[in-house]
Amino acid sequence: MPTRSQDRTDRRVAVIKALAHPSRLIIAEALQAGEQCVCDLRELVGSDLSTVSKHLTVMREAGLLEMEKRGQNVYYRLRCPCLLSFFECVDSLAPARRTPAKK
Amino acid sequence: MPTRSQDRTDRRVAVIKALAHPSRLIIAEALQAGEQCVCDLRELVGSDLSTVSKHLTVMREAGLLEMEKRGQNVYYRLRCPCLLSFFECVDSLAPARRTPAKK
DNA sequence: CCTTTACTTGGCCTTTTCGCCAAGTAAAAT
DNA sequence: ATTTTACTTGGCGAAAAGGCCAAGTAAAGG
Repeated sequence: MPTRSQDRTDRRVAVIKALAHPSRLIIAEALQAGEQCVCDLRELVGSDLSTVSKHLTVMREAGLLEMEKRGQNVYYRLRCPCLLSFFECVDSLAPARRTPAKK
Repeated sequence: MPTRSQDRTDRRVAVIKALAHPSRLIIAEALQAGEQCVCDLRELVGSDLSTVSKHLTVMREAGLLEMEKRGQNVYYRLRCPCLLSFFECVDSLAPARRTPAKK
């Protein structure tokens, strides 16, 4: 049986995994500016529509996104107001002075 | 040739991927309280020492961690002061009112 | 009703990631 | 100098993720 803290860890991992792919990260960044329909996101990431749809499902099931069908389009938007500050943090690590693996 | 924004995305993805695994997330959380040596982290996550070592390498190469050898131990610590607020954000998504996949 | 549009889902193959064991290394202890 | 301790690295099989095509669905248009 999973402990409570395992549950929490697993939920956190699901959210983080949902961002841990170039196409999905690009989608998340794009949606910070507001909702978009799948076909726009497809054009943005440049993959097959089915691939984009599956990425969106992963993100939605992790809790990152909401979807809404309006007219003939499906619109996705972020449920998370806090990505920006996280990305700034991530970027601050960028020029990582890597401790070398070997000497 | 990769564009500048692809570079940035790839670096962001590397950092996020380095957190996107239960053992690595547990390690990151533990290190928020301060540095730890590999053997302590091994006990914490409960995997083989070689497995933990490889996780730490992934995190270090992403820029998340610094290592330092002192005495007979190798100590790892976070290079990132900003994980906490992100985790709070992630947790706020937890009871994700999921838009159902099917009706 | 039939067609079109805008997706989603299934299937399948390819690539990547994970985790153990075994072997290698380097510093410390004896 | 040899042994022990605390790791790191190599290798490999198993599991998970990713991506395309093809097929399915549901609402909108004609």
